[in-house]
Amino acid sequence: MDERVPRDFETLRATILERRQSLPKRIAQIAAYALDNPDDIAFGTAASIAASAGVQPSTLIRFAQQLGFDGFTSLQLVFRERLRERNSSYDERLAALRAKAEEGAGHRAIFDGFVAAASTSLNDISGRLNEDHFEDAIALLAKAETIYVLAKRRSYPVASYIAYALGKLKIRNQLIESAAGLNAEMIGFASPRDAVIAISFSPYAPAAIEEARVISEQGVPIVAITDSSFSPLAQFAKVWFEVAEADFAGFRSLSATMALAMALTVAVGEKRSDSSRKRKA
Amino acid sequence: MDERVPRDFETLRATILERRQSLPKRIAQIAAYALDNPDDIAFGTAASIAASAGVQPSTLIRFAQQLGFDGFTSLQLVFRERLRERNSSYDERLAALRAKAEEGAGHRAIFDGFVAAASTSLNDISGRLNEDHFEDAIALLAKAETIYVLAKRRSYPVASYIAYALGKLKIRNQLIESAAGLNAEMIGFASPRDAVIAISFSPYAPAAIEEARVISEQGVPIVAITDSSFSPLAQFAKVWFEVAEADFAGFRSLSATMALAMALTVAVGEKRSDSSRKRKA
DNA sequence: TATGGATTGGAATTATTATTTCATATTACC
DNA sequence: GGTAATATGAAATAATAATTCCAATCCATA
Repeated sequence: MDERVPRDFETLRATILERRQSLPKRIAQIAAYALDNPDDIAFGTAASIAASAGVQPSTLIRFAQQLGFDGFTSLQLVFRERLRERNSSYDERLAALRAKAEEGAGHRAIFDGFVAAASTSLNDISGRLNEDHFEDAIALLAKAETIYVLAKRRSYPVASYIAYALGKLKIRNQLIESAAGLNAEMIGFASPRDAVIAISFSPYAPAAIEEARVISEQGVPIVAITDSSFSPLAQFAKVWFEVAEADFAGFRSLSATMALAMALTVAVGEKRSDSSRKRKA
Repeated sequence: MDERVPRDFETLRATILERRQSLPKRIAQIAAYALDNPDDIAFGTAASIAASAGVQPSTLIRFAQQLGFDGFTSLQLVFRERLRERNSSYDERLAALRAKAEEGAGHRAIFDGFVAAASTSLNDISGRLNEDHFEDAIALLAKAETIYVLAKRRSYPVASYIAYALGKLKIRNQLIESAAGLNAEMIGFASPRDAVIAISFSPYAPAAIEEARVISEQGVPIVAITDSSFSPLAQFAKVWFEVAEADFAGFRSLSATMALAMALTVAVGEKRSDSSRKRKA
């Protein structure tokens, strides 16, 4: 008997999808129902599930048996396990995954780790965002003529996404990145009527800090996204946000920073279109 | 009888904590267990839970009755409902937030929306990742001499983070981005001993697709991250991943793509150091 | 320290639920 | 179109689990 019983939901899902074609009508019907309503399978009784799926309880059991389980009960365990997994707190999972990855537990653990790190970061920031700072930052950026976006190295992807989004929203912006070393000149054009979004995390890229210093001395207001109040960026900034990103395998997640950056960008876009509408009226 | 039965987990929890003092010893024991191990209550049988908590099944029922339920079964429903809520909530919340933001419900809603979109995407991908494809992609990339990273526009931030991480891991890589229009030359150097990570989502940037086509015709294997099997990228790729990112306010999250990209990168780094260690031994 | 009330343990009972069985229907193949 | 194999429905049965009940124990109070 080659019949290997799926022990986790993903394997089960894959097995079902694979055999989909070769299943008899009623069995296929319940297979579809199972993938669409996994929660119902986890909690329902054989009778209730069968009724919801429009089949007989016995069909449900045959379905389980075809998959190699010895009955509905063992099939149900897989669906229950799935719910447990999902709900176990992300922090715990992250710790476990880090340990797993340390001892070389395969590549899947690495993937799970990055997902968990991202989720943890998002969880964290959603409770932490200071709404007043957020409004201040939006106000400040909304009235800028040009928004300069400043970030190096690890933070650079965020800056490039901000620049992309600002462009889409038709907000004049300038990404300070030039590989050709023209940053000094670029910065020179910035005036107090402009504004800067600066992003930097420990270890702070010296170039980013230096450029932030210069630009703030020109009187250009800075909105900073950084990781602590001790950050050198914080002292140059008019408004700053503290974002704690979880890391995995030495690389920090960017998900919380990205979410904040996008929210800022879109909110600024919205505020601008609001006020231009008012001006016309 | 003022006895109002708690219908949701939070009320239940509050009720238990409130009465904690006045509960008899064994009942208090199971009350503590219930709050510490809510999942066990949701999934277990009266007998198994009682055993884990070190009491008799009858005590468990008395506990339920003291809280106003008519038996263990009705108490258990509350614990089960809690698990369901948790899982379904992100999609629903996202829909609600979208509606809120539509009707102009302030900037906080925009932020929440982006966080929810990111969380949804992560949730989704963590269940969907095809492990075989993942391993194939890692194997393919690990043996490449140079890894080319190809992405335009919205996907570009991901590419730049990959390039950053590959650099940190001392893996030779080349970001195909050149604003100076030297892409054709850059691509020309790629050989079948190299590999490409290509990222593109609908609407696919024509330049990205075209470059992927050219480079695959040179026999360079491509690992693609895209959004559906109909993606033009998929046809050029040796291995491809489907990532469904939720969007908010017209901007899609990058969190799932980022997590996958980072996992790929780190896994490749790990595989390389493994095999070089073997070679030395 | 005796007494009544509350609490608890453990087994008996009842209810619920999964599984099996068998008759019937459907399908695929000759 | 007939026949065997397969699939399905429905009810009977077996298993499992919740609940109840009663005796034993504990605890507070007089």
